[in-house]
Amino acid sequence: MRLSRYFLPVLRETPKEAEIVSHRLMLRAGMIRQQAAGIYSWLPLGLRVLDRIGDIVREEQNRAGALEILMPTMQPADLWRESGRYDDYGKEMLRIEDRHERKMLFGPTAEEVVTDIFRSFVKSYRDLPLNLYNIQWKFRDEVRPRFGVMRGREFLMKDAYSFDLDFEASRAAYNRMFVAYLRTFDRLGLRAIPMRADSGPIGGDMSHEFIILADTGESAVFCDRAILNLPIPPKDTDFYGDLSPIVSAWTKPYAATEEKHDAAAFAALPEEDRMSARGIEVGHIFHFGTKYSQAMGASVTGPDGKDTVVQMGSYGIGVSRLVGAIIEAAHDDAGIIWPESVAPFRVGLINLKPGDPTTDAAALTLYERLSKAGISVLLDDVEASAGAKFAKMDLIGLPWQLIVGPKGLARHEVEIKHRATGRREVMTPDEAVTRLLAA
RNA sequence: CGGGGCGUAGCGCAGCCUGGUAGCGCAUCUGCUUUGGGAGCAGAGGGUCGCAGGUUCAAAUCCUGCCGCCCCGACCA
Repeated sequence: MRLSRYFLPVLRETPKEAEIVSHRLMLRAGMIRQQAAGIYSWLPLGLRVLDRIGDIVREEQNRAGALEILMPTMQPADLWRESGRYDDYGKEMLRIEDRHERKMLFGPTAEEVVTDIFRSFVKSYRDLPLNLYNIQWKFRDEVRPRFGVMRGREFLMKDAYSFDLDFEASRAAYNRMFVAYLRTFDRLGLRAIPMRADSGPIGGDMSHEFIILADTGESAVFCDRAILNLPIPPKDTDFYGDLSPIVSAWTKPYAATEEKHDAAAFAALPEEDRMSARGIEVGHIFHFGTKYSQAMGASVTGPDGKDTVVQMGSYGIGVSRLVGAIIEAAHDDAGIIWPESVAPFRVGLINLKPGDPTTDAAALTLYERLSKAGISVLLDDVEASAGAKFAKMDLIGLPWQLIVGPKGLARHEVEIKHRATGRREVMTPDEAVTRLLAA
């Protein structure tokens, strides 16, 4: 993409409404535009990141055996009356009436809809296990939206729902999502720590929040340093084998949010292993048994010929929240530092002197060579001072900067800068292409 | 939902107390000169001062009501 043909409205000054760093940087980097409290438009650069995160989430869900569907944002109130939540949910649910005066709502979650889909089509235990997910906009009319996309009212969420014949099978489904989440957050460049969460009336250890560490996180967290060094399950993990050893390894070390903190247990750890930090919740997995399947009549015929109400679980990832969370975890004074896996472009190619034929030709050649090799490149071909170009490129945080100017070219040299480390290296254009292809 | 703050050009702000022709910086546009870490000069455009009432000869400024946004707390993917 050429910057001259792109839409990247960067701000030099910080809008005053933005208090936390990710919100400031998203506004300054031209990623989002606020339309109302907790409601945002996503501009080209922001949308690219959102899509890349969604793609990684999708790949790992698929790998774990979940199947993608797409459920509506608008849902009929009748379904929610069946589950009893239409009255329970309160003012966080945005209620709407259509022209025929039918009660509708903007979905804050989709247990009712997915359960309706399930009961309409699945009648036999032979069709289990089943896990259906979608990545769809949700709306929760928060009392106090804040922190930009980290706590919006409208937000993009991946929500998966598992259906199983019995508790043991449901636990296996839970473990698949648990492992998928470890892999997903790792690929996003984040260290997410599963922390035991309130598991409601079912009991047991079947609810976890996935928390990433960031200085500006909303909640205080306490954990055993050992959890930071646990290995991430590999790509070729057998999701239909026994995953419980992995889950056990990850749930054994101490890890708790402030609400669940057990000061005595924490104090029992050796001092050097105790870690207290701030955290952001980016995922939550939950087994809730037959809460919805019972109320809404989702049952299958079991091997014994009897109707069995299915066991369910739900598994959420805050996709739009992750954009902010990743920035919270990866930035410096100059701007964002995108992990390679979600960067909107891999390389920012800076033409220091647009209009100079030699420099233009060199920049364009590099742009085409890299693009043909499958590397996404943002070519800054706009006339501006060198300092302004560097500042803008640092702000939007692309992993690599490739700097081409007349002075360097006279020596047949270009410069590569690694955004994360700040390391710069001078080399020939050919070497630069080789280096970026290998990086 | 309690407490606090803010709405003046795209962004950041001054002006308001003490009413009298709406300003500054950045950004934008034009021209020239510049060009390796947010360039310089000259010129130009851009405003229902959040909205609605009221007081007054006169309201960005004073009064009343409303709306929007932000922050702290309680609550939450």
